[in-house]
Amino acid sequence: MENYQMFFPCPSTGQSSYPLNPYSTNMGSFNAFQDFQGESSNGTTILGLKTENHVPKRAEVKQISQNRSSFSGDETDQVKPVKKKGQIKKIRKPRYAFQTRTQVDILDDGYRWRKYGQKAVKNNKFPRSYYRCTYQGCNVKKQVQRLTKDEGIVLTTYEGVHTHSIEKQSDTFEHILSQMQIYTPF
DNA sequence: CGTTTTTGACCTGCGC
DNA sequence: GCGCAGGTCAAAAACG
Repeated sequence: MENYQMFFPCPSTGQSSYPLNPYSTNMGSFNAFQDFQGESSNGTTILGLKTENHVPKRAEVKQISQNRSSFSGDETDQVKPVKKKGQIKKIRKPRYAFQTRTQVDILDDGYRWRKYGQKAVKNNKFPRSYYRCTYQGCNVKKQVQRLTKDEGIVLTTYEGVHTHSIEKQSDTFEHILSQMQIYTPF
């Protein structure tokens, strides 16, 4: 169960019920998933999310504090295989994915992000971009990718929880509208 | 000139 | 062990 519920305004009904999710602005129409690693809803994996243990890289042995906002929830949902003796338990932060129908690639969720990578994804003509929250000490990451299947959809995956509040307050109605793509069935 | 983006190299896990 | 795919690093370039 997610101790991390997200509520969003329904673009069609207008029913807004999206109080405390950090991703409250600029939502087009979308769906949210929780850590749908490797889930294939259509034959191909949307995102090949893997579970892994972050290990310090390269010459730099950086101290990576264990910390991380660990969810008092479960990481169980994802370390599916195993549970054997002597296993190194893989700690994996839950990831949350959004499907947003928008023309805009860069969705402004109120946080400041620094791009740290971009990768071509297999079976996808659009690259996936990797961002990290620039707030000091906040290690939230997100990746953004446009679906080949439907170019109108942008898939955003968040990992981690912000340890701070939104610093940018640009939530004027016009601003939100400008980024929102209202979807009509015809 | 400080900050962010770009981009190729590097690392790691996984399947064969 | 090897190759592939995904994820990250970091130096250089671009940007404001």
